[in-house]
Amino acid sequence: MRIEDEIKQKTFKDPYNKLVVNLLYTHSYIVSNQSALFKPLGLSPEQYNVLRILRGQHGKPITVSSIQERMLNKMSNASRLVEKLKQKDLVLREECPSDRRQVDIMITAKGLEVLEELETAVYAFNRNIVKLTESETNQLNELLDKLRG
Amino acid sequence: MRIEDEIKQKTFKDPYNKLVVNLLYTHSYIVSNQSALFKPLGLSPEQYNVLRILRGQHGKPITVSSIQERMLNKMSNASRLVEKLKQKDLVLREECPSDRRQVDIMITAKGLEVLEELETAVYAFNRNIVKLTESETNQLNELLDKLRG
DNA sequence: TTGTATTTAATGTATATACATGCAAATGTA
DNA sequence: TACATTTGCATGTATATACATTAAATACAA
Repeated sequence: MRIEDEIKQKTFKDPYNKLVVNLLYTHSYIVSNQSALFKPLGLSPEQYNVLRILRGQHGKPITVSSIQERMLNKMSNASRLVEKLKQKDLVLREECPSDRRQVDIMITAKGLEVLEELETAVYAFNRNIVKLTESETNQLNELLDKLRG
Repeated sequence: MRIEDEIKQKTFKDPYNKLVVNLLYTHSYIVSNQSALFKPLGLSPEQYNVLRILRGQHGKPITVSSIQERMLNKMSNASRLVEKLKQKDLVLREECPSDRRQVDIMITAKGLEVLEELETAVYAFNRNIVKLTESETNQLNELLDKLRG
């Protein structure tokens, strides 16, 4: 459905302005559907994302600031997200020996389990929420990459 | 820059999963840059959006629930947003005569002023944040519309 | 070395959001 | 009419987020 009809706005200043609105709206479409997915396991989407970052380390610890850099939402607070995950025993946190300012974070076995439990559902959700062919999806990925410059 | 490099993730399950991540990431790219724009005037992006919805009514009042329907972020609370705008004298709120459950909302002259003040900056921001040609931008708009089905 | 600046993470605080609940008005039904 | 249901909005509450500040460790320059 055209964004103009979705939000009942007849015209936009130009395609660029329309695009920003379209992106914000499409984001909302995705995240509002996502909530049903994450809620049962008591994780937020961004907590799930941090677990994925940690698993991608394959056992190698990573600092809080490196997690922050890789997070999808740059504004959210890696330190507090890690604290939430630690409370659920999904991550370990220990002082970095080479630099005592830093804190090494690692995913636990339980964290890996929760991640796997969620992952199949997330994959299926992502597949279904996007009503595009594979070729269109590839095209969209390329345009988004280019958009950010 | 490729999303893989931005978040240092080598591969994705499939293009659809990559796309959802790419959308979340691109959203964050936009909104984190947006904050500098809105902060000086003490409005949030969603408050700005509500003012635009109200102006689009051309004097015709609109109810809180109709505002909610048109908002970009379906999860946020129109009632509280309107209250914030009212505190700044940017909107009027009065009981709907035909149905006393409903509340008619209208933008004030001051609201229109603030909107115009912001708008030029928002247009320029949107134009600059999107590093695409006009033709690519149109293409991206179409793909996003199709994505949502 | 000493003092200053920078980096890293945690925390304080105000606001925003998600979600549930409450309440009043309207609607539907017997 | 009486009474249950639905609708529209406001609000309570817990959590999340944005942004600033703090505290500790390190780097760096005089």
